[in-house]
Amino acid sequence: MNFLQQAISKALLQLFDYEFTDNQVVLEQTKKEFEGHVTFVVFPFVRFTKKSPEQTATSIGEFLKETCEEVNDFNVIKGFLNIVLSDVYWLGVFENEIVKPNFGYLPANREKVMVEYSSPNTNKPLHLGHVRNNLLGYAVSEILKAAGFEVIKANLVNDRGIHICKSMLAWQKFGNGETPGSSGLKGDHLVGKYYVIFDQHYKQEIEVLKAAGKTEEEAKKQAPLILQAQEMLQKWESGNEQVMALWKNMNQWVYAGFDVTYRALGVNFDKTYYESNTYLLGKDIVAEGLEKGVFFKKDDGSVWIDLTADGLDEKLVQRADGTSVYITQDLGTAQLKYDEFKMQESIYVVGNEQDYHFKVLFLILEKLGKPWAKGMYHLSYGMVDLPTGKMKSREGTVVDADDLIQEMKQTAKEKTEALGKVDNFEEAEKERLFEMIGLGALKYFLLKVEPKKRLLFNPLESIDFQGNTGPFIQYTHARIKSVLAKADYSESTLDYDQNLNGTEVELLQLLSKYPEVLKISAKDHNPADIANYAYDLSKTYNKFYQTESILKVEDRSVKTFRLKLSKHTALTLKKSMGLLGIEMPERM
RNA sequence: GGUCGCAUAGCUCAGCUGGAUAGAGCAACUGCCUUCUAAGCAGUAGGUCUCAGGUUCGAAUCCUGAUGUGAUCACCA
Repeated sequence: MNFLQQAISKALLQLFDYEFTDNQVVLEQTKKEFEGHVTFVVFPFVRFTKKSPEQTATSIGEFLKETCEEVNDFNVIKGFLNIVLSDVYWLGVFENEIVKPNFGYLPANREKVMVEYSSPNTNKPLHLGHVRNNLLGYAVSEILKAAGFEVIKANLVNDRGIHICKSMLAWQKFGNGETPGSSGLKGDHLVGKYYVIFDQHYKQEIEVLKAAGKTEEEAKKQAPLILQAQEMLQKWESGNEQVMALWKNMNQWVYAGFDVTYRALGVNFDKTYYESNTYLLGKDIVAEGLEKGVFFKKDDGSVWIDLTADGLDEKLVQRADGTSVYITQDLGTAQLKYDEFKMQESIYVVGNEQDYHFKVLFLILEKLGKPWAKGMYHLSYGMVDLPTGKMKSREGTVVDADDLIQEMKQTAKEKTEALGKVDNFEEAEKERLFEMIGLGALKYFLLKVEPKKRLLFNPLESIDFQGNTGPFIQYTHARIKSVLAKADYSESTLDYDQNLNGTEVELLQLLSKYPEVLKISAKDHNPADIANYAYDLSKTYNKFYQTESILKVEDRSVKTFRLKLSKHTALTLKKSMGLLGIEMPERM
């Protein structure tokens, strides 16, 4: 559309003697109910043209029609100049842009970005909230890659701390040597089981102490189990061999379990950090901050930063005993990541409950004068809620990731079989298909919504497979593939001299918009843009499919064109959904 | 209470840096499979874009305030 912007600013200059830069000329897509493809709104310009909106629009329209061969016609409604582009123009866009192999990949921009996501705790299995996190992180990474960035996917595993010791202690006391091998339980679920067992026994102990006259608060602090867990944490920190061995062992179970879930979700990482290696980092930064006068020391020896001038609070960065807190560790890890990769941007995919934390973290880095601090970005996403409210592991109201994935596949199987779609499929292809559809439905469901919005998931209603859903888009793809297979179509050049009809142009225009959508999606870190685009494209294609014949068209050149149009619609659908980690079946 | 989000059809969501009569899906109702896959298409019905002010030729969109709702304000992570 660049040529149009240029032509319009030229028109404004020649007709009204007023100079605009090209990017002041904003074009938008003409609404469906009006004739035309592109609309130029002249209202903002009438105070310079000194003509009525209608006159201004009309004379620009005439100018364009005369000077641009791409412009076929125009019409004016109030201050709206609707421009009709020629079929030759649209076919040119098709042959010169859409059909090219690199269509949908923006040129490399030499910028490096790290996306940290997933970042699980090793004391319990992944749930639906983690699923949203993982899918977002993966999708954003893939989108950035397609948009020309070099991307490092990073995972920071929270593998140490009191919560890990709780699982360890409970297993030691009540586990009777249970292993994933002996019980058949998936490793992360097994460890999670003992985390729950810890909590149950701990609660009992609290009740006993309360009955003996302690207050709730005293009881929580004095219960034998919590004391033992704390003791275990100290042993861990001092490198006690037995504790270390237990810790390594149980973490291995968890990692094996996570791997299964990650593989099922189709996510992966280029770099994994472990907090057991990074939790001591940040002490240098504390020293640096003290030296620079950014931090200050209180009488008890604790170190703080005063952020009240920025509308925040005073924040502790190091305890009086010299140990780190969460944010100290994050400061150190941020430095470590930068030293290692020297990236321009560092994205943290973390829930919005930590908005304040990241605001503080980034502000501190800025105050410390880290030049890379401006590249820090918290991709904050809303919680996934159930109709009953928040998911709570202790109350057993979490939607487990592995269960959910299984259920999605099962639902896909039932729906597909009910439709009689797979009667002639091989067993293995069937299984693959159910997996694609089930996960496609789940992923699309979670990604089509803007990240910052909270999400409602009702376990009693299965995720839809019709309408604005993953399976709908997958179906459209399979449908196209079926037509192409029947036609035995392979890529061919066009010798097209017929008039394009409305739906065909609509499709071409939508296809041509894909790189722009990708760009915006990357800039906003918003996979929902891609999801909604893929839906739009599917919907438009289905309309085309329903109204126009493809295989039965007499005219050879028309048939070839429609096949080619179909093929590149399928390719664009596959590309865009691929960015969301959603696979597209050849048939379904 | 302070700070930060969110509020659009019965439900779930779109609505690009302000532009024409606010769009989809689900649910409801009507049509369309002897024709390329009906997980589809076409149509009907459903809205004071939470409310009140302001900026503007023009506001769902920007600003202020109110209401509702959620998160956060730990020497937890």
